[in-house]
Amino acid sequence: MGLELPEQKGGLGTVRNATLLLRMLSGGERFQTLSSLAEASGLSLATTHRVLRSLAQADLVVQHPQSSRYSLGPGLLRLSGAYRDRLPLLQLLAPYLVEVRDNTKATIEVSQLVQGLVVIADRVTGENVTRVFRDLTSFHPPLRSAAGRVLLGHAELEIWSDAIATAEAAAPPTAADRQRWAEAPYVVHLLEDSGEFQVAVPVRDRAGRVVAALSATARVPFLGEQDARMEEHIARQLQRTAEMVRNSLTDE
Amino acid sequence: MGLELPEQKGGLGTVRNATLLLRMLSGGERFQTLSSLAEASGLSLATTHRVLRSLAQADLVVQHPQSSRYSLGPGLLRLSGAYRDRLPLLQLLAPYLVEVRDNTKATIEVSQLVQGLVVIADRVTGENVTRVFRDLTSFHPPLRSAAGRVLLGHAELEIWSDAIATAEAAAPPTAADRQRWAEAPYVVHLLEDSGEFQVAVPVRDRAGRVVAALSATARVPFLGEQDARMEEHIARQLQRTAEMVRNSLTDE
DNA sequence: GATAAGCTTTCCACTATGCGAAAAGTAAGA
DNA sequence: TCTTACTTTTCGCATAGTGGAAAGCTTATC
Repeated sequence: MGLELPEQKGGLGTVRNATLLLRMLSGGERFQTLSSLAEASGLSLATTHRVLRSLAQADLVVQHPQSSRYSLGPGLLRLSGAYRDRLPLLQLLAPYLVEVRDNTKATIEVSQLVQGLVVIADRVTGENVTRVFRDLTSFHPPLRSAAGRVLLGHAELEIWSDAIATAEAAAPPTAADRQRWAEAPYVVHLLEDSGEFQVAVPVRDRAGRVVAALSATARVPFLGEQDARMEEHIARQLQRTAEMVRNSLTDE
Repeated sequence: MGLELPEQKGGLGTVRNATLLLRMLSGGERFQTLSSLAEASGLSLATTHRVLRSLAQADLVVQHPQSSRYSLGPGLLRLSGAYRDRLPLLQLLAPYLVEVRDNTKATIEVSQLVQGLVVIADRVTGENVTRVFRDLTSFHPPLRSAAGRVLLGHAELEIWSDAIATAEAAAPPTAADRQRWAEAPYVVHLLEDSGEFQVAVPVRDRAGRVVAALSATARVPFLGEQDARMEEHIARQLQRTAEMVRNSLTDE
């Protein structure tokens, strides 16, 4: 009886199996075999198969016709699209993002921390973006970007600790970093993949909580004094935008 | 025994309950009450509550702290982001979309048909997009756009019939429309909400199947001969891009 | 403070649903 | 064709999930 309580609090086991498999499919290769999913999840072959088949019927998972392997499915686009379309944060910010893009020529992103990852909820691609460096990715570890650092700096200590524990950084950030990111009006970071620099500011709601990061990503200009000027110019654009929506962002 | 087969083929009931509730949350208001979800789904209060609680633990659903109402959750962003990041269609098209945007000044979108709706999988916002008319929506009924018409025209008859049955159009499209959309090299449609026009072309894979629509949306220029010229110019850009990725799009 | 509305938790009986083990089926490669 | 690797199906069982009911809790409003 007492042993049942934790499991009751844990929710329905079948839903837990389903969400576990979805999470596993969201990491690793695009198509994964039934047997590898079963082994990694600890579920039996038959159970794994049943759950995947059920998810496939709802288009949250698809099965490759030839190889019979499984991957995430397009039904997720529809669900996440519905989520995005209803999010006041994005609705409020949307009209301004083009203007910021035009004023900065940079790619503008709205990011949130979801399960320890930075998820890009909206993006307006900037000018002068070359074909090679157009960033398509939808989420990344927080330490990889200025936006992630802003969000981490304002997150609860538990989330910070988790992120540090799972980070592959040779030099993990310190508590002083956290404080700095929390207090700085904006954060700048060089993106290793593209060599671009990113400026990020926190987006606060009416109660003062940081609910997102607003960032601008552009190519590195000439080295020199113009750097700091450009960064400040961009940061001011971002901050002004964040301020504009702040009073409209309630707890909802 | 024979009566059990359909239900076995139906997959796990609990997963079906969960995906049903997710689908219901993706329509209607952002936050919905437990009792209305229970009534509309036909599940009991207790069952509905248990499923929602389980989905909330996986961040696929969130509950409003004050009102206790439920809505879709940010975990969906992460899952759909993982889906998008692995989709060869988007990876192949991504480098070209900025160029098409720059050549046309229009907003470029990659769309797919998911459960009878047009879902926008990728978007590069164009120039001269005004604050008022920046389109944020992630999906819409197919008849509302040129991209939707392209996808409908190439879809199976069953999908076409479903779309016609659920359409609110005063004048539903005919079989001749379907044939026209299927055969035309490009489709043009005036978007009612924004008053913009959209040009869309099919994206085919190596086997010749239409797997997506590529579209450009811009403001209506002056009326006159320039219309057709502009439309053709845009369509050519789109077609060239679709051709570039075609041979790399296998069944996968 | 009282009330109303709605959610959350608890309990219980029931059963059908979900489980695992094993067999059968399928596709690809040698 | 045979073999291998993997998926899909079958079957018996027990437990996980269900519905119903009621009590308790929370929030908002008057």
